[in-house]
Amino acid sequence: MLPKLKEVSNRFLSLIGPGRIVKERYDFKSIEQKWQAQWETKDIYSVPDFSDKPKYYCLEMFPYPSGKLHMGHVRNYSIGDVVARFKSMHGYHVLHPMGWDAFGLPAENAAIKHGGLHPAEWTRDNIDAMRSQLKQLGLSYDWNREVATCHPGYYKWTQWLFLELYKTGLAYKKKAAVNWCPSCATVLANEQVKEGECERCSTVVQRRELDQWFFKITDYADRLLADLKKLEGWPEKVKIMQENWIGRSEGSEIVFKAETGDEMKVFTTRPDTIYGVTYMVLAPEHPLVEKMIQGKPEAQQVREFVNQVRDLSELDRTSTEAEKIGLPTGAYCINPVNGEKVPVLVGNYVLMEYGTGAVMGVPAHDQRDFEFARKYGLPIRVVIQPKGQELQSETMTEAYTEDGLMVNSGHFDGTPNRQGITKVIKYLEENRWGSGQINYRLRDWLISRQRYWGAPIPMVYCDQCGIVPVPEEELPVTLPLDVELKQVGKNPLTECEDFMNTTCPQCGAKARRETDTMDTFMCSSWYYYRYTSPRDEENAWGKQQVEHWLPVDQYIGGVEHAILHLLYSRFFTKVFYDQGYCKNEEPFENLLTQGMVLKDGAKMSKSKGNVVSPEDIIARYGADTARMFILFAAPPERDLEWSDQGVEGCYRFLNRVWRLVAAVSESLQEVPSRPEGNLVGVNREMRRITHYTIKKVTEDISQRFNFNTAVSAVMELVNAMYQYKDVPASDRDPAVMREGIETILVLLAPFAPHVTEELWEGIGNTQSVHTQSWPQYDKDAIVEEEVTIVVQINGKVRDRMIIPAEMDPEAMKELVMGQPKVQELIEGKNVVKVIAVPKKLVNIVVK
RNA sequence: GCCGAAGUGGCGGAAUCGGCAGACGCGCGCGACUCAAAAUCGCGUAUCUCCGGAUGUGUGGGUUCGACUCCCACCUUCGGCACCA
Repeated sequence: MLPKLKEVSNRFLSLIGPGRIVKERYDFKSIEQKWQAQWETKDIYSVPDFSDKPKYYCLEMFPYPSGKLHMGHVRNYSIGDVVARFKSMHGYHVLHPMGWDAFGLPAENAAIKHGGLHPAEWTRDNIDAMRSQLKQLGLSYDWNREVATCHPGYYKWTQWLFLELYKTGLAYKKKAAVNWCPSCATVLANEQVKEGECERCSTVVQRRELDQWFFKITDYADRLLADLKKLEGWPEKVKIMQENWIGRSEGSEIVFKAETGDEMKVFTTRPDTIYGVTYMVLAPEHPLVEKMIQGKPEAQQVREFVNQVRDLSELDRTSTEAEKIGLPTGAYCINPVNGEKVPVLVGNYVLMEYGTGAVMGVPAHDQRDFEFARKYGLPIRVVIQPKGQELQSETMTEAYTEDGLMVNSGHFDGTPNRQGITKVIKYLEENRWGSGQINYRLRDWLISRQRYWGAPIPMVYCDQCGIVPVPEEELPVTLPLDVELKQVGKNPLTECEDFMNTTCPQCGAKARRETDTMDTFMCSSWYYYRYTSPRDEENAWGKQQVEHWLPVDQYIGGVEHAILHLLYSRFFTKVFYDQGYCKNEEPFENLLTQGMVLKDGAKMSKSKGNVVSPEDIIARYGADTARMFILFAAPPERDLEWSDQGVEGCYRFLNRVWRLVAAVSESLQEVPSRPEGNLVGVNREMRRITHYTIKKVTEDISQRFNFNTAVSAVMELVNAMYQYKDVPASDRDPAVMREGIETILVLLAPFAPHVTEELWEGIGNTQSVHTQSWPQYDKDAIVEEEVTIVVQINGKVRDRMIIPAEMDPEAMKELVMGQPKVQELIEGKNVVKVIAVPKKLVNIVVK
């Protein structure tokens, strides 16, 4: 068979001169392979620790090595890559690293399910597979800085950080009712429970009393909240979510004396309603409950109720729908401000974890208390009266929660309740009955996990010395690899004698190791510090390196980490700051939360069968097309609807660029890329479009991350170049042509790194397109001499005119009013006003 | 229930500071090239129309010479939180 004509011509063209003239066909596969190999050999993306250039730390959330890249990753990393390349073309010293959040349940579950493959091997294989997929995307990572959290050289420092927190009293062990996921066979932090279900497997979470390790993130609640204000580069949405999660509320703590003589503390945001208290409710787990009911006829009933509630899942327990049930304990306590005896109840809706686990009941001014009081026939007393109204407790249909004047409140009567809040607090403090208090919804971070594939908690239990930290020089506490994973719910560390048995670092006696491992969120809360000195064996990170690079200038990732990872990382950074390990108080200066990648309006998932694999797309169209599409289809923070036809369109566009360059490449050799002298006509217009595009793309990327409009601007430039190419050669300026072509390639380089590099070489350049400086637009070139303005009458477009761009408003009015067509349109009408906006419009208001 | 975001052609989206609504791309239609098809290139493409225009950015009001953009009320969708005292 004869070779096809195209193949012949390709072969012929490529003989003319290596890298000098562009082949006819866009062969993405060989181009991408060629350049990936070259970039790797020349190590062009490796970054020294220090430089004279200004630094820029561009970071994307590192992935869990599941084994396969999904479109969400492609989106995340394509965005990051554009930012990193854009910044480095602007002369920044850019740190752009990648690594692996490599500890976690899937590895362990895979080992149990399929048998044979150890989590370490499974993880390693997955990392290898994903690394090669990332490389196929042509991302500009410095792979010399790669980290994996499951590597002993990394988790040594995770353990070291645990010890640091332990030293400062921020890591502690306590017995508490915790969230237990029966399917994952481990406890979970509050942040990992969504609507009462395990966020990873959606199993209903149970409550268990367990002795566990916590980090005192609550100590930092106020700073985590206050410093949100400093994060101007964060989306408002994420800041609000964190604010709500921290849940600060101001109020006061008030002590009620129980008849047993015990002090019962309550937290309230409404101390101004203290005189309206008609009962008290304790959480079923409240330590005073048992004492209250001693010897009371209610005792048996209350105990049964307490046991019932304790057995409920977190979901049932905290559901808003659940009926509010209260039981009298038979005991009473005294309201300190008026000496009144009020009954003490036990209620299922009172949570031991929030405030003091006791609530004062003010039914007249709290809707929930109101309903509760009506249900159980408890008295209602109005202590806040609205202006111009007289509330009667008997006739009220709902609680009055608005402002008013205090009544039935002793010497506070007549005080506006807002002022009353501070006055009552002062009064309580003077009498030592209570004090102003701030409460947070945020709870301490539970970091113990009853699973194998994680960083061991570096603690030892000694019968003599109690809990003893492993000395720093003995780190890492190595996770033993010779274990057998048989079933979920059995942590093999608890059966691994070699691991468990040790000696006490303090007294040398036989001792046991902690067998729980750390929450993987702990590993991922500091990895961006490690990137700055990834192979440092003496320290978690080099102080100089961290002071040079941190904070991260741009962080990019999914919004699903709005609370979890981002809050934990902020907490860690504040601890590091306090310990003098870094100078930044916040880890991430700017945050971009990218939207999801959808198909048919839904998140891609195996169960829905709507998954599009990046591998397939790369194989069919190449990485450049995949990247182009994902950046072009939607602005980054919005959800993106996958479209096969849209991908096709981007592929067509790159082909169009290819053909354009191929068609003119020969004529561009040895032509300067800066036109000389004064341009006129098509040449001036072509150059205007080129420079306008530079301006537009630069602003779209740097000011708003709108890659979609940046790409569309380049598309318009390409369209204009196609027109220009067909102008008779005698009227064309080859330098304008070359400048246009080079501009297209340079502006597109961060988006489609391979094809631009190939074409850049093809038009005779010897240096990589990726080491070029970002072009600057010429202010004079973008000036338009003439503009089309709109002529409006009463705001409706009636005509268009071409006028000199610099015409001032008065001249515009005069010109427009003098037009016969305008005169005709306004004939017989009264001109009230004429508005002229330079370069835009003239609006004539008539009656 | 509370907090937040979003609603624009057949579709993804654009309009950045209150000034031509629908850039760019997809899809569709027409034409050129071709024996033909694909690819490519070019043109057209919001709706209605009595061909003068009229209407149109979720709905209803308002501010303004002028509103996708600002204000008020509401509807829908999505996301977060949800007995937090």
